[in-house]
Amino acid sequence: MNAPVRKPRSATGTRSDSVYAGLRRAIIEQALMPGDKLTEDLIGDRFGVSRTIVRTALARLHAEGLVDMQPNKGATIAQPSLSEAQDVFEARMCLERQVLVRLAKKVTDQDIERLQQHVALEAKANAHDGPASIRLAGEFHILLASLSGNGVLARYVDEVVSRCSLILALYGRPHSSDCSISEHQQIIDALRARDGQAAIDAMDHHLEAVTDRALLSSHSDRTRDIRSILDRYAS
Amino acid sequence: MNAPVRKPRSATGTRSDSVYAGLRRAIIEQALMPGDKLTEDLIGDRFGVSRTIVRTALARLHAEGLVDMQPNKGATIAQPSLSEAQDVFEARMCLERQVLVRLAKKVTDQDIERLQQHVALEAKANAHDGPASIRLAGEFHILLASLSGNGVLARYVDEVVSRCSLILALYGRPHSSDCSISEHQQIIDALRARDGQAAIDAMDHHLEAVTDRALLSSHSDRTRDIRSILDRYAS
DNA sequence: TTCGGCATATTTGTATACAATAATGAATAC
DNA sequence: GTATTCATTATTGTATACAAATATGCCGAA
Repeated sequence: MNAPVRKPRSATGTRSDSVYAGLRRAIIEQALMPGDKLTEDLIGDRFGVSRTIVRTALARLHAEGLVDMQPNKGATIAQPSLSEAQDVFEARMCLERQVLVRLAKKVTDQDIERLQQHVALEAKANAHDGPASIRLAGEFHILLASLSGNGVLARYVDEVVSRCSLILALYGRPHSSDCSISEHQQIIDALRARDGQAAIDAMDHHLEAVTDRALLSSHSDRTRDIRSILDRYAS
Repeated sequence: MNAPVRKPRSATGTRSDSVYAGLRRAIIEQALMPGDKLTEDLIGDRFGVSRTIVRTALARLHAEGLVDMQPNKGATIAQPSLSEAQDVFEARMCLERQVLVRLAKKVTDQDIERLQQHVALEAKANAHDGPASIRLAGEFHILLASLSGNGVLARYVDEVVSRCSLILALYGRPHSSDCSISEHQQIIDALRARDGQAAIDAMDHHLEAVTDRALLSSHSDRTRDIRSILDRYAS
């Protein structure tokens, strides 16, 4: 089975792209958790490609901060420290503000329609499909960034939002989305009114709330989890 | 010659890192110009590594926007369009402002000393070593970002600054640095006085000047160079 | 000549082979 | 029983082999 029908060579990196996309989605939906080992052979088997391809995908994920790599020891899902997490949130705030500065000037009715549709999707997935809910919440921000029309901003927002999923997995409540739908709605409403400042304020408020939910919720720094867990058993 | 002494396997990616760093420097110093072909075999020969390694390095440069890759046709030094160039500058402005917001709060005398030393280097290289001058001008901004203490910001600033070198190569005057030393000095002076707003203003002014020098100087959009050149000969 | 088509040579994409390193576990000494 | 050493296994890093695609150049036909 798994007939090895050689596809006629499509676009460069299409294979590694699909491995990349698959792993990325698994990370963002928190199917793969921080610290999980990513063995090249194993991934290659699952995706039906050689280690060469897997390696390319892993290198890319590493560059984006989603996986850690140690020399001769391979790749694991990244475990951002609390300090790195704060850095990510700070950069995210800075970038998303700029996105809204742009959008306030150039957003079209069609753009707003797309955003509104996306929030509808979020509402539908909410509470009944945890993983999809997490992913969609992030994708709202990615959609905003791509509508901004600045590809560089869009790429960076994409990256920091993805890393936020990881941070949430580490420090937040399990399987909770980091975004409330009503907060997304407020941003859309402000954009619809072409009130740039209100949109930025709404985003500020939203991201502060996200940061709080992610970093100040139930758990302390998970890098010490093992130690503190053992403490409980060592007495 | 070139005794193939297998080094005892140091850190992962050390080899591809050195290829990456070499190519990157060549691009930033404008030894390699936009559009130049990057043949894998050729690079591998020069650096004494296999195509596998070269490929990894090229993929990384591609992810950072320094090289373009076309399916089955390989890699070339990137030729950012005017629109991409504007996106890069906008993102850069946004990121470097945030760097200064942070630095205004936390910069130490030692940091300022390092910055001052760097500007001294720039002055020394200025006018007698074109390539180094270009590189050092960019590295001033990268140093600022790294002193900010936010690794995410630092990485993004690094990227956009590098891409600016490329943009300058395409659209600016040949081998001119995009940064004036006096403008760098003004930023340091403002930081030394712990005047955050003045530092940000100086940076705004500086980056606007850089943008002008890069995008509004002698040449128009080079992506149309061939067409317009031919126009002149086709009449 | 000049154009189109075919053969050859380059170059890329992917898989695999092999060496080096790290992880695992068993056997031995104490 | 515990710890230490060594052999075995698993996994990574790099080079190479081969297939697919593209580029190059030659030749003949108009």
